[in-house]
Amino acid sequence: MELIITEKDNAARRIAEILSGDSMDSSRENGVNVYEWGGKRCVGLSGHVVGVDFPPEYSDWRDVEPAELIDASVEKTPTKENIVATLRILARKAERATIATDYDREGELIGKEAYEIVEEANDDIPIRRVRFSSITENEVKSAFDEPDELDFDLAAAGEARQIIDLIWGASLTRFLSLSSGQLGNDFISVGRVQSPTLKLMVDREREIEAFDPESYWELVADLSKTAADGAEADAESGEDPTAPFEAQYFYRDEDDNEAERVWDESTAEGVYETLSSADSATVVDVNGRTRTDSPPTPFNTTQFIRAASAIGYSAKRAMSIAEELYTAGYITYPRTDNTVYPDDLDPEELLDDFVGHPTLGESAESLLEADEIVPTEGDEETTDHPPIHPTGEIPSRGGDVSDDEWEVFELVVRRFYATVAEPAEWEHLKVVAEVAGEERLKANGKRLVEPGYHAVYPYFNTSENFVPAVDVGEELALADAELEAKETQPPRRYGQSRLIETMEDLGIGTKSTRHETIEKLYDRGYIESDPPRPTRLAMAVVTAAEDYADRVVSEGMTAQLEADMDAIANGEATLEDVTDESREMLEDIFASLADSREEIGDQLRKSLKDDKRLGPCPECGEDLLVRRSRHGSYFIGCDGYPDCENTLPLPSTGKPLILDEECEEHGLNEVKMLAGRQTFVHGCALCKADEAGEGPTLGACPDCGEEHGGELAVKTLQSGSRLVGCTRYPDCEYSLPLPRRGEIEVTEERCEEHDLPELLVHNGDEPWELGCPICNYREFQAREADSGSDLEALEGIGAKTVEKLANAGIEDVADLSDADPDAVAESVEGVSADRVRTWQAKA
DNA sequence: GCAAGGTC
Repeated sequence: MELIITEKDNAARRIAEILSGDSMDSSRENGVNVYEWGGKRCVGLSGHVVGVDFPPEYSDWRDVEPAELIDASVEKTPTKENIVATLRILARKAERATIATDYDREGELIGKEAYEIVEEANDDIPIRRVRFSSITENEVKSAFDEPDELDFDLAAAGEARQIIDLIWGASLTRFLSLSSGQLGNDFISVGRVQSPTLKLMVDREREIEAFDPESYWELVADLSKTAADGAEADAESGEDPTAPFEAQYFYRDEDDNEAERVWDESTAEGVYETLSSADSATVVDVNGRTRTDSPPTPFNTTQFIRAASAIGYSAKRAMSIAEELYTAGYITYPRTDNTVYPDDLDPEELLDDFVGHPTLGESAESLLEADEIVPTEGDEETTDHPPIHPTGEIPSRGGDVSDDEWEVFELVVRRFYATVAEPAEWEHLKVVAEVAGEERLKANGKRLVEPGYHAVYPYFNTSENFVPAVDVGEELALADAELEAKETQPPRRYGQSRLIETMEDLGIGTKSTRHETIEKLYDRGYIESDPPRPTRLAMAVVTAAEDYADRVVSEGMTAQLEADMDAIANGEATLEDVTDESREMLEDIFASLADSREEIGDQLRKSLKDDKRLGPCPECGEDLLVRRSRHGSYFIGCDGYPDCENTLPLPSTGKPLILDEECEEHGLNEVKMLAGRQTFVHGCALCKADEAGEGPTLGACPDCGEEHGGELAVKTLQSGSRLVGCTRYPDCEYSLPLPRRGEIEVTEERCEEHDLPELLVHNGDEPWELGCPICNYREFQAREADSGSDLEALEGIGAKTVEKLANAGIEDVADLSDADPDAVAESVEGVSADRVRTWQAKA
């Protein structure tokens, strides 16, 4: 039997299909798929199945000096036990093994891991290696016709990376964590990829903090052809040629370049004077040209993430959707650097698969009309996977895939369309006009004359800017001159996709890890919010690393490692040469760190506190800090604890983010609660706590007023949310909802039915009448009932009960009204017949 | 409980 080993299950299945002519059987052993046909078995790994680590005696952080890790041995242990076990069993039965992992460096290393497992289980069978750039019939068959040997040098290059990354990362991570006492979940990490990535953001933040804005002025005015010119509407564009268009003032700077920003206020006012007192301008220059707008290149991972982010998907979400689409067979492998389609991709054949589709078909049909189809190519051509493109399988929207998945799928399809489409063509028209013979205005018009690829790829901005055709010497009407005072802006923070592009440019991380690295930085408390902003801790970690271990925050470490790995792969150096040298460098770093442990620890601890600080405690003057209770909920506590026990509550939803804005009254930073789509600004915690409590009473409580004298009052909870509740809470839980925003005014008007005052809500310009809170709630319920099924709108039913009722076939208020209370009580746990009757009365 | 790299 011949055992064929691939890097992943998907590849195993496709290779088996190709080599068996679709006649293979598949079975599952130990949770691993094994494909079998004519004396061959093919099994897929799951990437690396063994990992590197130090021996167990190094695992206690407190017992081991971090520097001891530098010379500790590095061992390989299986991380995917079931796969390794399956591989061993199959190897024992095999007469030959063939390694068919991905055709790249990491694939060679994964292949070597499999090699060693096979050899250990059965040391007298030949083990061969096959390489192919894409899993297609031709490539795979010819690779198996001419098998090769495993490249141990290339695999060793990968092993050197593993060892260096582990030793540097683990020793420095432990050093920083121990020096600051951050052990357990909140350790402080450092690494060859994560730290330079963090430094990118920290450097940008430093620029922002050091930025000193400068004032400048810009001037604009509207120009238009005068009606007297008798110009008629352009039949083609439909534009009215006499419509005004915006023109911007400019001058020639000392280098004779066009400049729009005026740095001196009196000069700006002088120009404004000229522009606003003139009513015409003379055209002095007209410059028209056409520009070709080439279609984009095929998707690699980074460009895919960038495009997905432009339509609202985070890097993480985009990748996870792409992985789903890949596993389901709708798109090709989403982790690739390749931007050149392989020769065996036939664009026409792939387009044919979309012909007739209700939403994607028309574009494909229009593309197939072209005489010749030549796809665009990017700069990077690799051997492991093709650029991301559709496979030709089309899922059904809402059936096979969710709306989000469809949207991403359509993006991939349309990107493929764009790469085989025609270029677009723009017509640019630049008009320069002179005012009063001294000042100049310019207008840049652009019109898309040939939509080209934009017709099939509607994700790029194609907005046009209207400027009519004019002649030199023509007089234009001038109106609405404006002087705009502006300030130079600090550089912008990196967005996630920009960050991933920059990482790619610098060569740090890989297509598979860049988005994960960013997630890791969030998890470690180094960055917050989106676009990510580095915390004080991040600034301190980067500063400490710059001072003592500059290599680990510099992209140069990766560049050097790449060069060393190439040397190993070429046989110019050995794994030992490279790792020994790296160990020596790390020894030097630890020598210089030894005396500064305390100082570094103090600095890190201080920054950790800075990240939690809100401002002075009103009771003792120490710092109020965001803390976390043993149960995991957030609250605000005093740094003077236990001497000062002052605390303030925080809302229970979300993770608090301390904003730069300070409350004027209390000097505390405001707090935002990050909770995905439910993110909201909580504001000053002290203000919120002051507001909490009972507002004005409105009238008798309908539930307990007669019996116990309870009254309804406007209440603000400590979380900041408001409601109308009974003064006898918690004995009486009667409550009515109030809107989250706006101030509530209790008016003199009273509702006749419920004898409660009408309420006004002040939010924005016009206050709106909420009216009697009971009537308001009834109306809300009625609307919910009309709109179908919302049982939750009923008083006294929670989400869990709604779920249980739904399981019993009661999906909406109508079902509930028709139901037999005893039968419901019988079939739904925890619900009594009486409770059902109460609901029915309310419904 | 450390890294980064595969894969899911």
